[in-house]
Amino acid sequence: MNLRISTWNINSVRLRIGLIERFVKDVSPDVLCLQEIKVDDPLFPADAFHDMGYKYHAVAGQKGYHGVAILSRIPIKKWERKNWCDKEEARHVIATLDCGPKAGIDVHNFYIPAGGDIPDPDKNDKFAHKMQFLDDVSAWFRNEEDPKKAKILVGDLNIAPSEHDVWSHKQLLKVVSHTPIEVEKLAILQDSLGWVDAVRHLVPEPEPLFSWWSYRSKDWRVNNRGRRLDHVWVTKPLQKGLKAMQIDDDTRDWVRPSDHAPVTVDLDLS
DNA sequence: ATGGTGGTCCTACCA
Repeated sequence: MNLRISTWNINSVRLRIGLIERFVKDVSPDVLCLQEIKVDDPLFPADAFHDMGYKYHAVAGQKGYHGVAILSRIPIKKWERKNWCDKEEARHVIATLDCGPKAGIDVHNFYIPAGGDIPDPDKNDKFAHKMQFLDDVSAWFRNEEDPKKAKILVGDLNIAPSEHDVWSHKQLLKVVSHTPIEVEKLAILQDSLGWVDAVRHLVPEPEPLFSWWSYRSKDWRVNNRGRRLDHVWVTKPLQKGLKAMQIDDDTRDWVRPSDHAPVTVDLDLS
């Protein structure tokens, strides 16, 4: 059995439901993970997703800000929303898919805090929050979760780890999303369960890969000042099944686009 | 060095 999973920071699910329909028509993922849905649970457009074939969903919504959702054509056995850093922010939802091994596959969908502008936790509460979030999630995976189980972690992690994940390593070293301390914290998170970066496993460096281009940059395709902020990771039991990945950056040129492009990975579960 | 754009929801705040 093949599993196609996509992750997309959609920046308002209600405003861009038409773009999602177009993407689903083209790519047809079995599981679609969204971030920044910017809507509370009662107003989530579940019917539209049902019409696209996603009969199962796990939604952690919030009014106006954040919000993550997992839409699935594969039955969801159970799901859960998790809050971090003693905040009620909707940044993490977990769904267990009824496929693959007997216990199923856990999908973790994250929207990690962006972290504000100044990369100093003493001067910037938002950056301190980002650091704490990464520490707490890393400790939780390390202490509570089993690296031998089949798991997928996706989302807008708001960190571009390598020099080939940004348009200019040198010019972004002091820019939040690519600072050494963030890259180190992301490495610790990756180490917590021995996560494999599925996208880089399939398309190794030095190939540049970006999934986000600022709304503020004109001629984004010409200047190509992108960053790879959106990620798909898998635990070791799923590594051998990694088949293909794609970043659909054509979506960045659609009318009223998200500033992020969807990242899709194909996994062979047989 | 600065400001550039876009979302929510109506006034700033967030990215």
